[in-house]
Amino acid sequence: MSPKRLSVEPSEKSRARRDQILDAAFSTFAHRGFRDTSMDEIATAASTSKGGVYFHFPTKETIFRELMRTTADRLAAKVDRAVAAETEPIARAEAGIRTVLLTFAGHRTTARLLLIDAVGAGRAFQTETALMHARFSGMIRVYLEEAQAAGVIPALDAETTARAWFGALNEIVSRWLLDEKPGRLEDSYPVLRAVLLRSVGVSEE
Amino acid sequence: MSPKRLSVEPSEKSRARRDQILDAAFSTFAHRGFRDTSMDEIATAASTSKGGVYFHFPTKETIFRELMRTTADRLAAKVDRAVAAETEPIARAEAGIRTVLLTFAGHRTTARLLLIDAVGAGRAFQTETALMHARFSGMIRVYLEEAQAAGVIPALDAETTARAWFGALNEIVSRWLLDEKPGRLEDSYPVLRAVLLRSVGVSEE
DNA sequence: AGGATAAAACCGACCCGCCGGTCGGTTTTG
DNA sequence: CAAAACCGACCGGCGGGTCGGTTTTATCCT
Repeated sequence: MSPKRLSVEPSEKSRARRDQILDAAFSTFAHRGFRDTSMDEIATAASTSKGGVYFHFPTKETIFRELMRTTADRLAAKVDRAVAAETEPIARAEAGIRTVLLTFAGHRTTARLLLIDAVGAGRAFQTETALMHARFSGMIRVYLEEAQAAGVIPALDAETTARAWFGALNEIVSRWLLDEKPGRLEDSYPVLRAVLLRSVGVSEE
Repeated sequence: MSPKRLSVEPSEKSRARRDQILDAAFSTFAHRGFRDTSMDEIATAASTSKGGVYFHFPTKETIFRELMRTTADRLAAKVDRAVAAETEPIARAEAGIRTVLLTFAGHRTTARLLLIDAVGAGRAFQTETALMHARFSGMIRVYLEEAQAAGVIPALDAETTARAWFGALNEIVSRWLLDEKPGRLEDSYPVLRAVLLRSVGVSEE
């Protein structure tokens, strides 16, 4: 179990510090936005110094990019898992929507980072933001095409429809995020599900 | 027709300059975003100096707010007019969607300012952005409720549905805005219309 | 064990470009 | 000639990033 000595692997402790910084950056970004967060703030939140932060990360952008990537990855994986647990096409689509909504409902910071900060971070990130949106609506598109192939929904422009679904979901969550005294996001699920399913020709069960 | 002399009205010329600055700010904000636009840039684009700009506007935020307001007002009025021209509930909803899409298609800068920059401008504007979204989805909600009252669509949560519609529209336009070599936005109209109408139980004509 | 030593990790004062906003002065206008 | 409009040098704070130095950790030698 003893680690190899000669390699330059980041030594347990260093990794821990790195994660500590990442965590601090995550919550700071989510609370104050990318541009309004200073490196000093991140350093303080991570109980270290600016120099310490710059030892682990070359730039502020790098940190944000890594955060976006891993956060999106985690969510995508979670959705994929939830969808894989279902076999019936419509149930799969439902599982996807439900998982996103429930995850965001339980992790406001995640939602803020992905849906608000990513957009507000400036032109420098618009490519990755676009890619992220494309990624998620791409997932939806696949589910829709499956359902089409299975014949449970009629032929339609899956690409545009997927974007519309993603946009609808995005807006519902974003409004909830910015609401002063938000209700429970989960409560929107039944309505949203009904609207989205109807939009592809699936009426109430 | 000769103007009153004693009043402190802004004298033709001054108003022109003011508009000139507003125009310059509008296009600069739309091209580079609120935070990445400096007052010097605006001044230069308006063929004047920073001091000149500050003679007409107290702060940078003020300019942006006014731009957001008037732009949103113009669009809302245009939509209202288009909707008023129709009598049949479903045709009214269609007119609303079509107008927004066509307007944005013809004025990318308008779309950018309202849908991208407003969000990217930072926490300071999130209230007004939220208000703007609420305004437009509120309009949609009214149309939906009319249709409901007329009995052409079933009872449903108009508020949430309206948000979903707005989100879908928003996403479609936003993707188009950020696309490198975008197609024609108008082409998305038929699909989007079908999706949205189906989502409230109205099947193809 | 207990130096010796070098690399890793960390610190925070400092640098510097940027930019919103100011202000004293000049030009234009009515 | 006074008020309105305009100019642009300047101020001040902020914040990303740097850098010389200090502390901590891992490794090797005796």
